[in-house]
Amino acid sequence: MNNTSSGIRLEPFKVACSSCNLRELCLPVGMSNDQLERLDTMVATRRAVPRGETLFRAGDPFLSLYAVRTGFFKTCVSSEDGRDQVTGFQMAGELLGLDGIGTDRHTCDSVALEDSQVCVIPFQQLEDLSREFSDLQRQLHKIMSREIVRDHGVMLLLGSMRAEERLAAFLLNLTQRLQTRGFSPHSLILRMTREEIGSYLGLKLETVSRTFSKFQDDGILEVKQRQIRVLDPQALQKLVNGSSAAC
Amino acid sequence: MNNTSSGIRLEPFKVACSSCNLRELCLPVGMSNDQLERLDTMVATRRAVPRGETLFRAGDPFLSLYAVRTGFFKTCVSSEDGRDQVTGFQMAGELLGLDGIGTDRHTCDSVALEDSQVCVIPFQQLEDLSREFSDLQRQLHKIMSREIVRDHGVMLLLGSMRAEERLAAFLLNLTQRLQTRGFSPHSLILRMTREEIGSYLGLKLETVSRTFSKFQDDGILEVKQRQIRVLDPQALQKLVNGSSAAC
DNA sequence: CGCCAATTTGAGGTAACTCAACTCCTGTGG
DNA sequence: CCACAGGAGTTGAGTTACCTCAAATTGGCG
Repeated sequence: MNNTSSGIRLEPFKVACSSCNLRELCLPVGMSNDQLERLDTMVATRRAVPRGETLFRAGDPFLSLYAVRTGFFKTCVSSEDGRDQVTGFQMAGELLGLDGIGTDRHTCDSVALEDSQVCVIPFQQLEDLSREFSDLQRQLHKIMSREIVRDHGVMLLLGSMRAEERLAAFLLNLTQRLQTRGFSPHSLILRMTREEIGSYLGLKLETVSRTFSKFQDDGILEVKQRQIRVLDPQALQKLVNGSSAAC
Repeated sequence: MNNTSSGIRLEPFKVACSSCNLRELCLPVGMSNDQLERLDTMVATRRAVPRGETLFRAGDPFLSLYAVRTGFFKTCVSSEDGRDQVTGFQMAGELLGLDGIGTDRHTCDSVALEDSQVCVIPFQQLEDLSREFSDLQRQLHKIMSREIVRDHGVMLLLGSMRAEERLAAFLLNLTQRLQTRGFSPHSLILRMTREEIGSYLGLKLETVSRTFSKFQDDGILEVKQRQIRVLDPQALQKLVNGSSAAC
């Protein structure tokens, strides 16, 4: 990332959905060349977000969605008394900011967990364009719907799973998404702390750490700090599906 | 399905968003008369769902959204091993079925908790119409975004609140929504069992029952089975905001 | 009127939490 | 190059909020 003193650099001229290697994961899924060209004029800017910085905060006016181009984000909501909850982790090709549409203000914080870049998608223009192109309209609806379905999955996890099951589900989800992006599903580097994992999974960081250790003792994982090697994916899968299914 | 003996009756001729008393809560928020007339042609049928019956099930093909006209629903997802999780309760004016857009199949079950009626909104037509009317498009997007934000709130609840806080948040949410619909916020009848409340809140039914009893002992509620009277709404509010804020 | 599901309540168990000490990395400056 | 600081992670010991199992009670509905 062309790092000057501030590390921030915009490259509005080089943004192009039509030539983006993420286009089959991102908003432009299934668009024709015509449509891609129109998308290119709309998605005109990119924004760099250094590790630890926020892309937006709860309360900020909502103007744009953001597509992760490189890097890794978390989103968190917080209650009045300062408790906060990580609601998701986002990687390349995933959209940020959907929470802001309903009230014209963002309702959560989005924080880069490593130096990252996002494509800025002005929402008004996206709505205008999606009234022209039903494919784009449909894709936007699908993305929002899938976010709802994902959230329901997290509710199931938080509402009814034990610590080991939660961590197993989390790891499987991560490896699957990495695999979709061409990475090995057997080896990954966690971009988040134990505390952030714990917040997402409704556990304390010590419990996350202990569970990692247990998985290592059981020969399911090899854990070296944030470097994880998955030795027995099926064991993880079995944990998620519930051991009752093994009978 | 003109069911005489069971008391079920469809009235396709009388369905009309333009004359519906829920139009300020439901999809047509802020539409002009012109637009309402077009909506009327799209939302052409109503469907009755007797208590205990499903409106749709996970796996069913997704064709329509549904607006609750009368009655009360729950939605639940289930994992392979049979665990299930109530993901929400829906009352008049709220939309059901958004989960189905992403995969063209529903991903949860929707069950009527009392005899109910819904308006059927064919989704293809809704998309077509919302390409014509940006107000309708915007409203649909707002509804989906708010569902995402609501889900994040539930995650916060499940991930970081104690039993009393969860139940307090649940009751406040219910009374607020009832108040929006013109009911007293101090008195309500629960349409769901303790077990369903527990599933939604990530608690066992016994814990829900005990927490109700505790609230009654503390003078916060009067509990007679499913008839609840809220004696001290501020006490509930204080629980939700965290007692730390009281310092 | 009696049945059955829903709810309440009690007693004991346990998964996860809290608190605390220690270790391991990473980065920084002498 | 090494010393050191500080954040992140691990591990142990004791506690607790919620769960599990069980029994008693209530209330709605045929």
